[in-house]
Amino acid sequence: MATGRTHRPATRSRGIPEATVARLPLYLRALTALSERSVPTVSSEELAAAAGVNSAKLRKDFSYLGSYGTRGVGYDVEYLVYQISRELGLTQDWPVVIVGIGNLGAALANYGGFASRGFRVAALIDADPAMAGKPVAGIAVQHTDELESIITGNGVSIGVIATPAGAAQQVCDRLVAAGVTSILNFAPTVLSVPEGVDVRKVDLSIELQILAFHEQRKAGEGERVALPIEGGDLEPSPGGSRGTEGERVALPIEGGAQAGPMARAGQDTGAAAGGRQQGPDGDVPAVMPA
Amino acid sequence: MATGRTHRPATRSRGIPEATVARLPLYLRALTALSERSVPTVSSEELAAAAGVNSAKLRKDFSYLGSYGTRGVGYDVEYLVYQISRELGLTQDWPVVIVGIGNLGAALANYGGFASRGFRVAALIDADPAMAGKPVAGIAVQHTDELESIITGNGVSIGVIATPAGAAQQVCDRLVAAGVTSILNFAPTVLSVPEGVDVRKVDLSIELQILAFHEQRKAGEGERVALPIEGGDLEPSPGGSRGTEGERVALPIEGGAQAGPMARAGQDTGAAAGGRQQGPDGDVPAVMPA
DNA sequence: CCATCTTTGTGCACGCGTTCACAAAGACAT
DNA sequence: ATGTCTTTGTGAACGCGTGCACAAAGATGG
Ligand SMILES: NC(=O)c1ccc[n+]([C@@H]2O[C@H](COP(=O)([O-])OP(=O)(O)OC[C@H]3O[C@@H](n4cnc5c(N)ncnc54)[C@H](O)[C@@H]3O)[C@@H](O)[C@H]2O)c1
Ligand SMILES: NC(=O)c1ccc[n+]([C@@H]2O[C@H](COP(=O)([O-])OP(=O)(O)OC[C@H]3O[C@@H](n4cnc5c(N)ncnc54)[C@H](O)[C@@H]3O)[C@@H](O)[C@H]2O)c1
Repeated sequence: MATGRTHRPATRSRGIPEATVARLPLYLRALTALSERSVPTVSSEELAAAAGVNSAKLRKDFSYLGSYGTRGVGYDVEYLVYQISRELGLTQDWPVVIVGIGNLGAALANYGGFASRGFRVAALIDADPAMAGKPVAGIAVQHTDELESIITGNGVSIGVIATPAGAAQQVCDRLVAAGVTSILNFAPTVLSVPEGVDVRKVDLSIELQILAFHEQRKAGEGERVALPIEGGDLEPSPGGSRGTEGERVALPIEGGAQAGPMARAGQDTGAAAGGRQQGPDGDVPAVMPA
Repeated sequence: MATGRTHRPATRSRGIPEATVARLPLYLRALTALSERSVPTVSSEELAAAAGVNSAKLRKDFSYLGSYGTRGVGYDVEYLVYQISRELGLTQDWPVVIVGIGNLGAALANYGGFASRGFRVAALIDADPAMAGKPVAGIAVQHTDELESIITGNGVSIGVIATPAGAAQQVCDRLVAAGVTSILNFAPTVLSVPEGVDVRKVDLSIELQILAFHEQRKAGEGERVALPIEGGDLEPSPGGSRGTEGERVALPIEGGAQAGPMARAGQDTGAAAGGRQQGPDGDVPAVMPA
């Protein structure tokens, strides 16, 4: 079920790099803050610091939008806010629907930042009949039966999925069929969508796991104090495991009855726990493209 | 997004690529599903499809962990689940605290997937005195005054921030000072943290803006058929930019006023598709999780 | 034991993204 | 005008991540 495509054809030539697009909102936020303080201009250095990025990167990002700065001075805050907003398509109104009004969906509906920048919650949809009509964040929840009419009726092109994982794909299909072409998915599932539909995913579980990885690495580093070289000290190495079936560690996992959550495999598996190799740190997108 | 900051001589050659680490949870989820269905083995092709990635990429990812597959057969599901879990550090228990039990914080606390994979909500913390003692998701909310003792007392190294943007940095500082070295931030702010601390950010607003960008582009593409060139048009050219003052639009703003971001350490933005930036690597001794 | 078929593991090339470093543009002072 | 100073915009180098293509490992069948 390969999810949708990831990159666009060649039409990209004139486009703005994805990495840059992902940072524009960040710049916009920093600029908005400056705007509120009536700061007239900012240098790439200052703005970069506020946005938490490298100034060269910021300048290059802006260069994709055009030459909006003034050498020797910096960038006009108001003007840049406008340009970025326009580039991101925030100068128009985007009706959004949230499907699955449970814990998360309700929280999202109540989120103020939602409507603050061109996004408007057009409707809240849930499959639970008991929820129908019930107001959440000032908006009456509507039943899934009306999903299609809501989408087409309001010209919604962005949908947020906050249903259980099991219902996500189904909801996704209906949204797409009704005309939605951009989806923000909170359910822990890989959504399959036709070409032309963008899917971005927010997965708390994955974020935590990535943090755990680094956390473990940090801890491991501390223990290996006495280790001389950092190069070749793996452990019951991969290469070695080859050849001998019997060498495979006895899995602490319960044979085939393990249902539910993954087995919390035996704690530190002997050698394993020891020094983990360290890896680059840095990061990865919290959200991934479809 | 996440940690970024100073970066270091990327000489850490023995590590697993960040991009790979970010995908491991995805593979793990797919594998867990297979495991529940008692599927004994999977080929890279099948698993890749389930995880929504390219099979070659998957094989390369696994190759960083070791040679855990069998040519002509595929990978042993149970064994791989164990190996990935161990690599991600999920074979141990990670106590986590959530700070800011509002709409979002409460939803997070109620999220089951949280505890399903080695993560345990050790405590819920909020500054509102009225919340103290109140049970959320079966756990009594504790007041911020106890933040430090909770962290040290439970050996917490991972913290989740779900407070308003204005309080995020302050909360972050306290968490870090108390010993937390990994933070998942939901507040729309750039957090400044000392070296060695990882920060990952989940920002709904940014996700929507990115979707809006693509959405606008899709719409524009269809209309622009008749338009001439797309290079430099629609806009006041660089030099003459000053002329179109009147066109500027006042934009609605979102909270998130940030004080002096004088931070030395910058943070990155997670981008989307392509490559990620590499980051620093924490040298600061981490706190050993219990 | 050999032949054939399947699937892994990876060398390699390519493209994107990041960062450095600097020429040039413009502001400002004289 | 001319000189100096500040800051942009970007060419170029580099490193990472991706995906192709294929040799080799191992299973399977004769
Ligand atoms: N709560 C969190 O913090 C959190 C974090 C990360 C991911 N998630 C994911 O987000 C999703 C929602 O989480 P939650 O805690 O809000 O769950 P929840 O059970 O509280 O809410 C799910 C809601 O979806 C509705 N629903 C079910 N099937 C539906 C369908 N076919 N169409 C429309 N609505 C439907 C249910 O009636 C319910 O109201 C889950 O997939 C969860 O894994 C939640
Ligand atoms: N709700 C969402 O869907 C959503 C989505 C994206 C981002 N966010 C962000 O997440 C954060 C929380 O959102 P929310 O909707 O839950 O807000 P909320 O106002 O409902 O909850 C905030 C909670 O934080 C507590 N708090 C305030 N200052 C604190 C402090 N110094 N220490 C500890 N607790 C403190 C408050 O008492 C309150 O309970 C905000 O920054 C918001 O921008 C929310």
